[in-house]
Amino acid sequence: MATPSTERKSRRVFRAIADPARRKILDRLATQGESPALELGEGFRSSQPALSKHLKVLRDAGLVRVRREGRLHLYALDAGPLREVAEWIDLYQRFWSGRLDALGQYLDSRNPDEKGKSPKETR
Amino acid sequence: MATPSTERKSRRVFRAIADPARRKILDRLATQGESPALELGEGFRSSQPALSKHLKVLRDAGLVRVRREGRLHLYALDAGPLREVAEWIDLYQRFWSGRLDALGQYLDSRNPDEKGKSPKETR
DNA sequence: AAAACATATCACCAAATGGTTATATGTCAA
DNA sequence: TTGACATATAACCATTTGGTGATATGTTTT
Repeated sequence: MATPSTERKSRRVFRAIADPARRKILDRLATQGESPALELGEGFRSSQPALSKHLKVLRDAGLVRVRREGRLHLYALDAGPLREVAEWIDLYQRFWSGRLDALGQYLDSRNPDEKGKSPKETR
Repeated sequence: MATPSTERKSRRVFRAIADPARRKILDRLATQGESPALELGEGFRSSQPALSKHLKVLRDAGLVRVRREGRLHLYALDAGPLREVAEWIDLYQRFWSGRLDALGQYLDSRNPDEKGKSPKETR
């Protein structure tokens, strides 16, 4: 169970990877390694400030780190925070190896009397 | 490499799981199985229409399916679409077992002449 | 020093997001 | 039927998001 502060950071990570442009940036960093900012924007049709903002989101989520070398800002992947996402997803792995597990569990965990009827008290 | 149509669906999935309330709904479905809509909203402080909207997002992402039984709409998890997310994340697993791989790859894949200098042509 | 380059940030805008209060629809209970 | 219940949808609103052009900052080149 993640601590509350981890919770907050975790949110930023989920938000960060929700955008395709940012996923593309991460993918690029993963395959080609440390790269200057401008190079990371080549994939998608967008202005330099837009790219810069995406990079900020990724920075705030802890998914990338920067190192300055002359006038270049070299970005590198920090996949660490993705681990939490991976762990969350892992909880669902069992569902796509046998989808009917969900039903089995349902029948197990729910009181049979309630099953087809109205919940005794919803509030 | 996902087909373009898969791509579009994939976006909806990433967006859907970006919201903590929706993740909570999925978690609830995973642990307690098929449940009526109202029950899924118990976790978070929010109105019924808000819940209904979240459920719609999840439906559109293909992450849940509904079955009507009397006046109840019974929601069940469909974790299938999460698989794509899991596969995407898997590409990053190697980075958190040995974080320096990224640097090694960088030195490999980039032209050494370019390394510390300005990229010959960014555009 | 001046010009070019790489990047971030500012000010602004349109669209999307998430929430709210009605309200509509369908089902069960009296 | 009439009323309560479960859910969705409509209409609306505030906030967030992602994009843009302008500009500031720092670095390298000339």
